[in-house]
Amino acid sequence: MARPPRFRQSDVLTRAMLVFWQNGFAGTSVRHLEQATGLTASSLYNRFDSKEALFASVLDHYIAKVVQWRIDRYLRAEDALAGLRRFFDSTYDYISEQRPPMACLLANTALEKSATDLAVRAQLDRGLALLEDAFADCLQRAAQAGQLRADCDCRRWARHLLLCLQGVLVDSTIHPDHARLSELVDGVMAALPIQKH
Amino acid sequence: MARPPRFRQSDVLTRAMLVFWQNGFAGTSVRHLEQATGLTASSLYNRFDSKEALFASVLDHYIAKVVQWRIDRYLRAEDALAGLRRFFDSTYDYISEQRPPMACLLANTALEKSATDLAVRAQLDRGLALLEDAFADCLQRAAQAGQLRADCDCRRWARHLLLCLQGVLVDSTIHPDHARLSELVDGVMAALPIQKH
DNA sequence: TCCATTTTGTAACGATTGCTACAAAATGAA
DNA sequence: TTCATTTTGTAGCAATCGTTACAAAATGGA
Repeated sequence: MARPPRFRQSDVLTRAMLVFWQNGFAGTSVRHLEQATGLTASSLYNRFDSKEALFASVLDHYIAKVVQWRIDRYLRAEDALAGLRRFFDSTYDYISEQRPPMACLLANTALEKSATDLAVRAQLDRGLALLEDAFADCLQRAAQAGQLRADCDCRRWARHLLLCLQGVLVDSTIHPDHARLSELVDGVMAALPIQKH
Repeated sequence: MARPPRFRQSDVLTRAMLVFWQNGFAGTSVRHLEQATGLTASSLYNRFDSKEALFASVLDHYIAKVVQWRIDRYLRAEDALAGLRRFFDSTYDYISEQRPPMACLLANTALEKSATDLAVRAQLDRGLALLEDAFADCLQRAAQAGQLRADCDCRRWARHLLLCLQGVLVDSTIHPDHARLSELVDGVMAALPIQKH
């Protein structure tokens, strides 16, 4: 019926995602996206309407792939608290001394773009709600397993953890140091209403 | 001896600061800076060598004025914990529903630029160290006043508070809601090792 | 007054920005 | 084969980017 595209949409989004993730929206040029995706500008504009629209698709892609993958990988572990701890520790994989730190596309976008762009803010809200729910589930399971106090308000602590996560991302970008991160996460975990035995 | 400048350097830095604060480094053009400062590009380039150098001066200005002012205003109060609480609450003045949210120039810059630019990262480090020390002093006074447990590790809790502050800034940018912020700060304060009576 | 010095305004530089017009290429249906 | 349809590559659009050359303007010292 029509000429087939040379690339899968998912691959294009992944490659564009990495560029936006490292350089931000304003810091990323269409030329840069061409190089990263291997597509020409005309192909990009054929599939996505604008740089802005591509970014919106990239944000959805990030939530569906990166955020959801990290939730499934860490926050569904049998030992809920251990999984939570590993979730926080694993942020170092994204913010290491080697690569340019890629804290989190949601947090980056929040501080760069959400001020004016309400559609973007709604997307970020959705991504963070996913995380908040996963945290709440995780804490609920920890409470039922006797790791946390039974009267623990999981929803409020989930929001607190979300806050701490975003703080960890900013702090670790300035101090990409594994030992420092580990100590910070110690503090976050210690603040939880642990059940004393 | 020479023609006098029409503007005070401090005023120029303050006006440029507001622009960078709202739009980020990449999102701010020299034309935009001309309009905000009332200077022409030639005057700006006469005093500062480049957009990058101007931004570096703006970062120092932000630390000296905004950060230091907030420390002096809130973290030196007689009732240390109450001052700390008001410090966190006051972040809402910068992230309200009315204006475009201006979370914090340090946090914004961390996620936008510190990845590659090591000189900028050093400046941010200095700014955050100022805050961390102020938090530590504040907690120390709270401990001596019997508000916190005597064995409280003030330095580590100061780092934790710094983390929470950065988290509050990101979260409140996405959710510029006073009630939500207030609840989050409740959580942050409740996590501190309060002295039970 | 003339000079040395710095700031200012005008005008523009080459490069890059996001984006698009247009035709060739590649498919399945007829 | 012919056609309708979509993707691709080439080339380039107007606008804006950070930056600069240059001369006029404004001062204090000589």
